[in-house]
Amino acid sequence: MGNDTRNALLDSAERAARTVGFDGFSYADLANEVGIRKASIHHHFPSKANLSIELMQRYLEKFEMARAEFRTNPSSGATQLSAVINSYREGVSEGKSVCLCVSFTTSRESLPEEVSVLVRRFRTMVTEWLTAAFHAGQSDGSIANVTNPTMEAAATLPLIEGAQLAARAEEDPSLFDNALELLKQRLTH
Amino acid sequence: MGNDTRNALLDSAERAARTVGFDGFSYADLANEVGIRKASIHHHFPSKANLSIELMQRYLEKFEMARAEFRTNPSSGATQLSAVINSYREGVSEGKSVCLCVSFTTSRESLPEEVSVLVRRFRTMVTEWLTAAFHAGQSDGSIANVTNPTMEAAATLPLIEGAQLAARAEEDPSLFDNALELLKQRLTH
DNA sequence: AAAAAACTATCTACTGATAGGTTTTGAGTG
DNA sequence: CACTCAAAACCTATCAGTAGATAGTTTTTT
Repeated sequence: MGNDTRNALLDSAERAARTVGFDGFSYADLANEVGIRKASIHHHFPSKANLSIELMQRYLEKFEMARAEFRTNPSSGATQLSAVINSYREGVSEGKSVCLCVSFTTSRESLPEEVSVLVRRFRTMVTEWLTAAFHAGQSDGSIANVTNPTMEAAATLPLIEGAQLAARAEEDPSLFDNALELLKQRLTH
Repeated sequence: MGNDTRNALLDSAERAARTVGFDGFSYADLANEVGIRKASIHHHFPSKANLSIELMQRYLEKFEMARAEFRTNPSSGATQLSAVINSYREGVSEGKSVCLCVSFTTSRESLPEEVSVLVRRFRTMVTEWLTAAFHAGQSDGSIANVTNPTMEAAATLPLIEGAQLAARAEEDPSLFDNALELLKQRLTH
């Protein structure tokens, strides 16, 4: 299984990108953390641009799989909404980390166009999931006061991402929870 | 008035920080845009860390002045909330720019601690303003369905900042408006 | 033995920063 | 008003450090 090093590099790079930004770490840092020489990284990822693409691809696939699971096992709108919120909540480790999508949005200029495409696809996918969740929540009554699922979804993704940012700004995960308190109160499982 | 160059540098740096991030531009870029040599920048800002601090200080003061104006001229909760939203909306030029506060939050690791302190002060100030706005809106009836002004404020700043991020991700300012549509509908002037 | 993986050594480009010299400005003085 | 001179502003030249990347070699794996 020669993918060990490769995965270790991806893991390390993802963690770094989400805490210090994609421009905030170097191949030297990566090499130091994984335990190989920095020149060896190029064997797995010819360029850093290449690494950023594969990073975002993996991230997108992971989230798509999570959604697919909810598609096959139908659940209430509130449950689906909670699932999305929780997956973002997990990313907020000690208030240091943000979604890779957020990280790549801020440093967009120094990334290949392909990453921006993947980021947009990611956002579209999550927004669709949220729309479906609010729609379901409206029908099954598990989310209170839903009148326009599309508008709710358009507000919810920014809210969640902004909440991660807030937690990072103050280095305090509770700010994430505070930001989502109002939304969570509408959930009746 | 020898402050011309200095202000030009601050303006250029702020624009750059908000579009490509603080690590995304160099003294060379700045020099090129302002029309002096990069070594000359050090005469105004000894180090880039220094520049980041002065940038955030100016930004904070600008916002504090905007708030002070609303303190002396009391207005409805909805008007105050709109003022905050609009000031963030202005920052979204062609979906390329985010609040300096957001930019400095993401690249926090490469900035002096003093900047983080100012960012926190900024966030506290805006949150207080929002809390006051929701409180007023609850009393004067200009904002519908307010039951907990503190919780509303804790959600609103992340929502606005996340909306900027969304607009930047898709390079489309209308995403900012979409994200805030639901909130705006609650305003009755 | 061929292919994959990691290595050493080195390169070019660019970063922020410094040293030290030149020009510009502007307030004070005769 | 003209002159002086110091401070402010800007310059050229250069530095040490680090970035990502490449070439070519050795080790490990299969």
